[in-house]
Amino acid sequence: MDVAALRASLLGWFAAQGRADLPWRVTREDGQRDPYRVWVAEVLLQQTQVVRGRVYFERFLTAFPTVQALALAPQEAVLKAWEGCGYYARARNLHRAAQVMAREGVPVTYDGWLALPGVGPYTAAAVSSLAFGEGRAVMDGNVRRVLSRLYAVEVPTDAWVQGTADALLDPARPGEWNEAVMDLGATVCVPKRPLCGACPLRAQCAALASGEPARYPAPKVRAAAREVRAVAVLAGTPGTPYLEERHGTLLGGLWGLPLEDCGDGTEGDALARLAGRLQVRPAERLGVVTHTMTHRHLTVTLYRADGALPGTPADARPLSRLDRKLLALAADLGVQRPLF
DNA sequence: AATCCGGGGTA
DNA sequence: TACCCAGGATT
Repeated sequence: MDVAALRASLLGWFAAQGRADLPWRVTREDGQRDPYRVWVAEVLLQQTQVVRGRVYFERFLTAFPTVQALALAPQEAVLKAWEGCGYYARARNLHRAAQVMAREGVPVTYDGWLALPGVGPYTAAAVSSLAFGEGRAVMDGNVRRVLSRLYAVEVPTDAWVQGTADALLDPARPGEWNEAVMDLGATVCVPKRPLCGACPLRAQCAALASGEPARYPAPKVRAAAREVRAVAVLAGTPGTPYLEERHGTLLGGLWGLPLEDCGDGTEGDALARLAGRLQVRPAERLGVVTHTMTHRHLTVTLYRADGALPGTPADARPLSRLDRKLLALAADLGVQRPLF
């Protein structure tokens, strides 16, 4: 494989067909990119598609324009800006890392970025190459797919992808090269029905030569989603319900209606446990909400409850989509106020 | 090396 | 429905 020709082909395509309008690609007056913007974008785009990340990027940068502003904000405000985007550990780690940077300064190397919470090999390579010109090759889903096809490797291991990406990286233009590979994967070398006729690497692609480029890479096997039944209670009104802060790894840091997993038991038992914990009296059954996450399928039955619990304006707290659905269900039913 | 962690887009 | 998305932390 002629690496020089490969680089010229892809970088030429990138200059003409790359996604130049993305808001995190703007440069400052000195021609460099703001590392803060690059970092926020890279974290936001972890397992999140560009079209959706864009909206959250604008929202987040408006709320926290600088690393100092982010470091000084309450965590709840950071999660509020992240509300609905998912994988909330990203927001919590972003906040922690900003506080480290406010204290110790912004890293300027791959190793320095890698030491921050929520920054792994991908993000450290992206920030150090895009904002600081360091010769680090990124490995993400796009890179994996493009290289798997280019060399017709059906089951590319992490080590193989990283080694191949390192070898192909243009040391003179590492940031451009990384973005070029990712743009190709996102717009041409897409998972299904790749647009091989528009690909600058078609003459050198082993997967295209095989006749079935979409066969590469082989799909990853994923665990089936678990079925989970739970009950939730609404004390107060849909606009000003009693809310709890969630702890733990699932939706941690967000707020929501009190929730109890049914486990292997009955819904009634779970409701009784929940009512006992909250010291409320269960009232009418309001309905059922289903919510699917990557790894579980939730079926939540919502009950109204009477009791002396303080209400919180729902819009003031960061809530998950699940809790938005539960509150929307109650609002649609016209639940106004407790009866007593 | 597996599993967990959200939510939505797309065929 | 199945598979994917500018991955990282934990076990």
